[in-house]
Amino acid sequence: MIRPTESELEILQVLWSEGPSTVRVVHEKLSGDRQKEVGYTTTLKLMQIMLEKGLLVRDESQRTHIYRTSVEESAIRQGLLQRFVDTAFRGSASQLVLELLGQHQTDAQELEAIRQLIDRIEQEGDRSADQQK
Amino acid sequence: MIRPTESELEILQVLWSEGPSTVRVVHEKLSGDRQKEVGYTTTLKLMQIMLEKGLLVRDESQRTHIYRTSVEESAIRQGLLQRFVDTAFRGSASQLVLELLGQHQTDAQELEAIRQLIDRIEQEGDRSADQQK
DNA sequence: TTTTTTCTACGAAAAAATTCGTAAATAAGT
DNA sequence: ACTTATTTACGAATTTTTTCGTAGAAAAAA
Repeated sequence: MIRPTESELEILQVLWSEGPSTVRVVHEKLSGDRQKEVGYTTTLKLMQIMLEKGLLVRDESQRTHIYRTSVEESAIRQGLLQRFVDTAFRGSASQLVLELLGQHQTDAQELEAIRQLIDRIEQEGDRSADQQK
Repeated sequence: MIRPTESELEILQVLWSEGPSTVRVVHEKLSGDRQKEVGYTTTLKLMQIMLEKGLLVRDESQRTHIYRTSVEESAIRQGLLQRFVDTAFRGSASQLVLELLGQHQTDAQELEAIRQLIDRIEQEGDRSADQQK
């Protein structure tokens, strides 16, 4: 399974939200967003490693290469989430949601979105009803 | 903020679910649960490090020490969750839940538990209705 | 009592992840 | 044309995390 490290994930995030970008752009975005602040070559190196791993691909037709992700955001997220639920919540999804909703983070809109989600899933042919674990 | 590593988290999980335990017990539990399989002294060392960091405390009155967590499970979880939502889902809690419910993992029971959770929160004085972000 | 097992302490090796310096090529600015 | 900026490649240093070997003390078994 593909497992990006934390730094790699940050880069993926930028590329997912910004679309194909140069190292420069990614680096600037990271520097701005956070209080991380690393050297340019650090970001470059990281992206080169990700290229080797197959997490990214790049267009080399110009001197300034343009990188883009080669993996689906949702695929990565699923893997991460799966692992997170297992390690941090011992596999209990509802425990996770409980914690999530307990935080002020989740505002009314988020809450409503989640509710609708559940409504949809529950009527949707009960696909989850028969695969008790 | 306290940030246990992945291995440390695994140990915390055991202690949270089993209660105060010896290194031996923790080690055995880890070995059984997973395909991890590391040496006994590895687990020992890890727990000693966690002691230094303040993640654990221990009773040394007997030769065989008994370790227990010194941090609240929910506190750690909140921190982890917060970071996870931010890094993996760019802060969108509903996106996370969407992904979560999309997986086969979440069986009917979990689903129902989550639904009830939301019901409870929504009626509960609408504390989330007025703090739009 | 003697031997074997179990435990802790400690240091350090190994592995993984992150960071950066330097050099060479190209491009841009003056 | 000359100097300065930018960019890639590459190797290696650094830091963090994980792993284990060894030694000595205490306990258990024989």
